[in-house]
Amino acid sequence: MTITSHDVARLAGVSQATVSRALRDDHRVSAATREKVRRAAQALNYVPSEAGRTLSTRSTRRIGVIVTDLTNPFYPHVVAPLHDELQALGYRMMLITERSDEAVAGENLLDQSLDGVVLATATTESRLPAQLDRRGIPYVFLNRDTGQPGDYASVVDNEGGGRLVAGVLAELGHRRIAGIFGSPNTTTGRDRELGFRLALAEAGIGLPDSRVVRGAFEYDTGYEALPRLLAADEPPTAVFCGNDVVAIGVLNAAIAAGLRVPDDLTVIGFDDLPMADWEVFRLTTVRHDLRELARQAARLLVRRITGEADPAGERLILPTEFVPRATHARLT
Amino acid sequence: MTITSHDVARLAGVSQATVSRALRDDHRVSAATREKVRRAAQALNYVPSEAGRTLSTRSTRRIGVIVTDLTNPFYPHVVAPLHDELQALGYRMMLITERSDEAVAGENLLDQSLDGVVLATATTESRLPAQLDRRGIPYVFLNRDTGQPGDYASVVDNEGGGRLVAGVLAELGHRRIAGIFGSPNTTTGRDRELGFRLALAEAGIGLPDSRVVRGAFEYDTGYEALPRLLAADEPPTAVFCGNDVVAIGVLNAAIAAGLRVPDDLTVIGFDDLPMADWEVFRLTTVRHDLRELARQAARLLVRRITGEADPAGERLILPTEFVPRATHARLT
DNA sequence: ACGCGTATGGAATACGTATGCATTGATCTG
DNA sequence: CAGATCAATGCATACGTATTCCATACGCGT
Repeated sequence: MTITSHDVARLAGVSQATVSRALRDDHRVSAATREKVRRAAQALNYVPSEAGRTLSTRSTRRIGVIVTDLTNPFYPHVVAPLHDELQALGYRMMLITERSDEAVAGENLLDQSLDGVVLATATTESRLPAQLDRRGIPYVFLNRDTGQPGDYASVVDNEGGGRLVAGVLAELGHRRIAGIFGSPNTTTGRDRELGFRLALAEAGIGLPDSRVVRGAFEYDTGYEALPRLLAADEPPTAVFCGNDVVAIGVLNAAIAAGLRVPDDLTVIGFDDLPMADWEVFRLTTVRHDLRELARQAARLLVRRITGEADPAGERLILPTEFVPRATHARLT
Repeated sequence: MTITSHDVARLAGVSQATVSRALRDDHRVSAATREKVRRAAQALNYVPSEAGRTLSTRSTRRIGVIVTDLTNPFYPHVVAPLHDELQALGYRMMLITERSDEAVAGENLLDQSLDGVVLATATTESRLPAQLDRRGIPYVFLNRDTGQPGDYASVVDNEGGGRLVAGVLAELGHRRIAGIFGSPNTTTGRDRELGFRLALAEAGIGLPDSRVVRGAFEYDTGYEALPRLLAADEPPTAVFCGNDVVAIGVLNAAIAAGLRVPDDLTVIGFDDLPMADWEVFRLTTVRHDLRELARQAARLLVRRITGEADPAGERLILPTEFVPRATHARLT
């Protein structure tokens, strides 16, 4: 039923080995036979079986990408460029969501069906990296990492981004400032908070626990946090959100609460998703190059697979930039 | 380096064949040896190589999913449930974007590395189905199909949805109505337009070409179409959009144009993405069960793979429902 | 004691490709 | 012209698993 290299060999009148070599442009096959084989393969519509190739070469040209939830608008913006860059590098993408049953996910990763893995969801206590190490499967962290030396990671200068925002808010005269940060077991959550706190402290501004919320980087986190922050004795005049998705939750909650942004409340995000620039939001945020973040991760992983990467680990850090739009205002 | 069933066999003191049988719960292996093998496998951290299994069984337990662009908010909402349902059915998901170089995409699909394919981007003139047929690779259409009998497809009652909207707009008193439809070479674009037109005609309302735009189901399509529609001699009082993503583009463009929705303009979408319910939009739209759409497709594909599906094709059609929110108003 | 059926496990092989090694001509060298 | 070198190709095998076929041992009935 399915056509194999043996069928092509028979038609071309050569051995199966020669077919394999001819189609792979091995220099040890003459131009004439190469052409003959090409034509035969074409005539039969031959496509090499990837299982056979994999078994023989012990390489799958397939890379796993782990995300939490694609419906979170953040992930598509990292998965899409990742897919394209991997494609360009000659690899295919296997999408795996973290919600999957852990055992299943483990098997999926460890059965030698992947040449490498991109971890876009690492928490500082994840056991996955250790499992991958034990199996000798190369991986890189994307966006989040463990913060340990020796990591291979493509990340953002989160601390710097947090500092940027604190500086702006201080300069605008805000003093009652709130933060809706990511989970403290993610470096994105932890470092953005860290930078923000340090810079606030330098400006002499406090950040009491009553004005701090931490949660997943999801819409609902922002949407549910705002009412709670507003209910405090001294409600904030500005909120820094762990990322744009959270900020968008806050903006919608602000409408529900009858607040005007930025007159009644300043809201600032992080990531600069395309959505942030929509007229309905015009979200002031912190930009970094998401596309480049993904491409760097892809290239780093491939370098690690081919053994070209620094054995001591490599951490690629992208800079951040403040993007003023329409959700921040000077305190009057 | 990597552990194979032979290593397990050696440790357990049995043959490789017995290992394979024991781990697959073959009845021809005694409970005692099964346990012995289990323990050995556990001790060695053995995970069966999927390439070996694939080569032997000629089944990959892997399914390809073709989409155009993940950053289009529509796709994540179909890919995510698809992923979960496939996982539950024992298959893994291979994500492929259509933008990929066509040759590469073809190879990826035809190299026997996939047990089946979900086509979420079919245009009526796509050559892919024919290629898959020739190779004997099962596939189903998701959301869009070719409209031919014999298809295996999970789709929405697009014509019915279009009718629904036309009826509502007529009842609200609108007469100068515009449509921003999807590409005419997609059944989603074509059928929604068809139902809309038919029901408008029945109500005695015309739809001149000057108030019709067609384009991809993307944000920019809506964003760029609105100014053009407004520039006409008799600008519309209502716009029906091919889907929610387009409608959201229109809503943002309306803000840019200084229009108030729904006072100056009624806007209606299609799909009822979670985003449609955000306070910033409160988009009136047509709902169907996206999650069920994806799950049906997954189950149908698996049935087709296992040979349980109707050989004459199966088309599963989900009903639509009008969802009134805040972007429509009676013409005064 | 013999034959037969059954339960269990091993040996051998297939799946499709890639590749080390052997083989065959042919050309080159002195 | 003998011997060496080289290009081109075939042969054989490895990769890891599943499975078909075969061998052995045991139990039971006669």
